[in-house]
Amino acid sequence: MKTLRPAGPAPARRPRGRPRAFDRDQALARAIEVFWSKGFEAASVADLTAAMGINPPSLYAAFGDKESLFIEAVRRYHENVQMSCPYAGEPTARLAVERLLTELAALFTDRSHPSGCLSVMAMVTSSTTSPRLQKCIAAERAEARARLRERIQRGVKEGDLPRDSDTAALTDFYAAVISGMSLQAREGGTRKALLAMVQTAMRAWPERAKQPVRRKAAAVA
Amino acid sequence: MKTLRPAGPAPARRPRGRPRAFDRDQALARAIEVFWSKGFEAASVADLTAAMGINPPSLYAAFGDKESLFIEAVRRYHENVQMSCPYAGEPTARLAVERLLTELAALFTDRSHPSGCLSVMAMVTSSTTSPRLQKCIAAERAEARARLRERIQRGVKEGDLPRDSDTAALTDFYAAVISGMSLQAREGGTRKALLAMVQTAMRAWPERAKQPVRRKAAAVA
DNA sequence: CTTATTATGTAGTGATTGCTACAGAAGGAG
DNA sequence: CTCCTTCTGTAGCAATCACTACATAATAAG
Repeated sequence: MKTLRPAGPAPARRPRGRPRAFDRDQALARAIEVFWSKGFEAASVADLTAAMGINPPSLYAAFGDKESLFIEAVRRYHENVQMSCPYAGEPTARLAVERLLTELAALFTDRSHPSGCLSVMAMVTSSTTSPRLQKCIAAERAEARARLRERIQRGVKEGDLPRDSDTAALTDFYAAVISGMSLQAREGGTRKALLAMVQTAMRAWPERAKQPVRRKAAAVA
Repeated sequence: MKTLRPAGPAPARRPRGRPRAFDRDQALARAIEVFWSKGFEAASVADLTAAMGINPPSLYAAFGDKESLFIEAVRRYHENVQMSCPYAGEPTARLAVERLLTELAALFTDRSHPSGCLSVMAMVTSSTTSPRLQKCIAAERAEARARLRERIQRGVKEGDLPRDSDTAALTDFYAAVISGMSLQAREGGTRKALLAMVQTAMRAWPERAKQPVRRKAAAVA
């Protein structure tokens, strides 16, 4: 048998017209950097085309419009972060959260790209624009938050958190810490300072009773 | 003796020309609301003049330019928040921080004005603009943060925190929680959710040994 | 009154915004 | 080669941006 076509996503046949002269993924990566450092509104199409090395018509042909490009950028940013930090695999919920926060502290202060978190920038700078953009960003962030909450809930099931833990409140709290770290990084906070904040935040983790409750009473008696 | 001029701030003599037809403080209050909801860049001069009920020349005559107006708005916002929440007067550092966070949770979700924190909006939306604006906002926020840290340090001196507490890390942490609460509020978080976050955050407060250290050893022995 | 000074409303300024019309270039199909 | 399709660069669209020139109105001083 020869060259059986894989069942994969794309037949990937060459289209008919003139081929694109730039790498779409690479251009998107450049756009991510611009949005990451400036947010949505402050990043002009001129900024974007300059960074991407293309002209406006190429941008609009490949990505639709500025809003769609932004949404795609945020989406891929989330994917990238998720791929590079599979915190759910940690053995306990506490270790998972601590790892997530620790890796984000490193990401937010990595000098090879803009500081802080693109998702946070997106949330703030899209809160004044079209409802569509607002909803897309909110949905993207809600999904990331849901993943975090699921990991915490799994921790409750597996017994590394007290059974009556308020997982929603815990999720809200650590999500807020993440947002706070992002802003701190943008204000010039160092990686060391962010890592210290992670340790402080982990002190809020619910105490697992050292012994089961029923034996505690017996010990006192 | 008659009409001895007080040594106070302003002689307040009527100026020579045509009097201003609008209330400057009230106009500034309206500008604060616009910036609060849109940030710096997304708030256009047209938005501002419409909300303030004046025409552009009046705005520029009274406030200089958009940047100066923004700085004055953020400054007064900080003053207002500081006045309405004198948390430093609480008896312990822990109560002071808890009160600050609690009142901010209420402020950020108050429906009589835009949600979240103007200072946080200012920080994010000015990070892409002129260095002057950036520095002014950063200085304003640094001052607020310094006040928080001083209250915590006072707590260490007065013995309601362990003597070796890392006050800088604590300040960073609670400042980040505040920023995170602001973003959460803008994402639609309820007051209840924010108050729950405050309680969670307070669990990270350093444990004060119930008994002095020297007696603890004796008790164990 | 006249004069000086300041504020106001109208109506713009040039620059920048997101976006696109258009002509030509670069490929596949026949 | 000729068609057809798609992409690229130039050049420019209407709308909006922050900001202001200018004539007039309103006050105090003389």
